[in-house]
Amino acid sequence: MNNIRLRFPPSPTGKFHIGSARTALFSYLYARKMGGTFVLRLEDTDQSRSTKEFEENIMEGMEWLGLNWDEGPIPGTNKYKGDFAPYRQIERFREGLYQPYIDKLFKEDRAYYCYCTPEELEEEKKAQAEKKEAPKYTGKCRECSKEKIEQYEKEGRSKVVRLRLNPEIIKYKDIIKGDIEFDMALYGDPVIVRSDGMPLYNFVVVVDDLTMKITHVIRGEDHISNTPIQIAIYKALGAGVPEFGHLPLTLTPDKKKMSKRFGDISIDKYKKEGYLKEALINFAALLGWSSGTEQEIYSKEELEKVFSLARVQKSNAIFDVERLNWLNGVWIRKLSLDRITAECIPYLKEAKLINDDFDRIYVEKVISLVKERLKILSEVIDLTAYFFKDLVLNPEKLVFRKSTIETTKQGLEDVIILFEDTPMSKWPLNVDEMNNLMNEAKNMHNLSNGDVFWPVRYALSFSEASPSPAELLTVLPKEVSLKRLKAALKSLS
RNA sequence: GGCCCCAUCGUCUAGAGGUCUAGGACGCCACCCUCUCAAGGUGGUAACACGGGUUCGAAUCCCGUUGGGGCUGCCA
Repeated sequence: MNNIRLRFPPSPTGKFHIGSARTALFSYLYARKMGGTFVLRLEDTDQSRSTKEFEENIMEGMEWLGLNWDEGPIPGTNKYKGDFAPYRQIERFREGLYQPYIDKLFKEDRAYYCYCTPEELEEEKKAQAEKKEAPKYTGKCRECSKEKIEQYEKEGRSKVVRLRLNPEIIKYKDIIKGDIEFDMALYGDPVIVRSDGMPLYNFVVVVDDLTMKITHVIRGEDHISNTPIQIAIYKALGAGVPEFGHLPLTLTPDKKKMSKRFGDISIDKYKKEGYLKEALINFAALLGWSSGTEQEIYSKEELEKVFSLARVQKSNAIFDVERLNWLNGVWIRKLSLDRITAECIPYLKEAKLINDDFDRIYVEKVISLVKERLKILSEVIDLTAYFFKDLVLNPEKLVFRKSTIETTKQGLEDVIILFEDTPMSKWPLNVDEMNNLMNEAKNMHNLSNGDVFWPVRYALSFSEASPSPAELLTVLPKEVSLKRLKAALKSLS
């Protein structure tokens, strides 16, 4: 490993969703591509919104997707791996890791206490709005006299720490967006420590990235306007800045930032519905990145080799579930029968189609018939229920649209005769032999395909859309097939 | 409102001045295959936001307009 270091710093205030997964993925891929280190850091300074449940949800989601971090929390423990532990900001705060940096800012007069009350600030803002000015903190407490401070302290006023911003132009070269510059005169001095003593995001993120030796900050473009403040803090601390790269956002279909509606698109929800991690990774990678070739299907391993930030799109991308569905189907078809069977079993169990002592061989045969018809794993329930139990037979549907009741009955009768004549020892025949047998039945009374194949298929599957009758016959036990065919025949008289 | 980012088919995108009567993929439609569905095959639908420049030549460069998004918190 070289000294290239990237981090993914979620705040555990919501579930892991597609948007944050993509951000994590891009950092992860870049780290892997460059042979660097990928760090997971939990940004939990907002204790009122952070929860253990969300932490677990995020880490489980990342592990499931295979976004393995080299440094960070070890799930299910309070331990960490990596040389810069702890990797939870609340613990870093408790260990006093941020204080020296705050002290340094005070010492160099880059920080000061602000005693303004929320009401005062609100009033200030209102006045600015009336004058059509940009709302920002005016810097009232910047040059507070000793007497004033003493008075405030006597009053027992609470205070925050603000960073003294220089009225300068701050520019940086974004890896993805290019040159960006800000007029800091337009910003008010930001709060870096809350009145309860807890340092705030813009400050801790800088200290952590600095102390964790992060070299590349890859994050969503919703952080672009935070970047100049953070650069100001780096400079005030006398530190060099890392490279910044701001990813275009993943927008919901109504074009809103995803994190504002994460509940709809959380990773665990997609997992539960039956999306494969391969499909989710492939999908997320293609949201804002392309290889420049016409290849669309990528495994994570391939992406680790070909990913580059230079080919990341500048504009926002809208989440399109149709495309995800297609990719999921592609991956279901691409992956091994064994793997897909394993993925399907929980759904079959939940639907009570199988229990704990199910026949794995049989289930695998069943899955083999529906594998290429599956787009989402949960569909396996409806697609295969008739392999495990009888469903409702609708006699009208037994008759093909070009057939009659008479020819349909004849077809079923002839098929039953031929099946019964086939010795159990030869059953099941293979697909070709099954087809031959049904063709033979068809020829007995000069029937058409629809007189034989359709009713057999419907009788066996109780469905108008299913695998071919020959395939069904090779998988269903002979006695079940015969029973269903006879029941179908009977329903027509 | 202010600041910032962005702008190719409905969606994801290729395109880094001439190879663009703009390519691929998803979706949709049609046809083929066919007892059905799916898969597969073939074909089709559909875009350079607008206006000025620069240039012999612009989807590509510049400016403006419009549109979209983000930020504007003692959230991250």
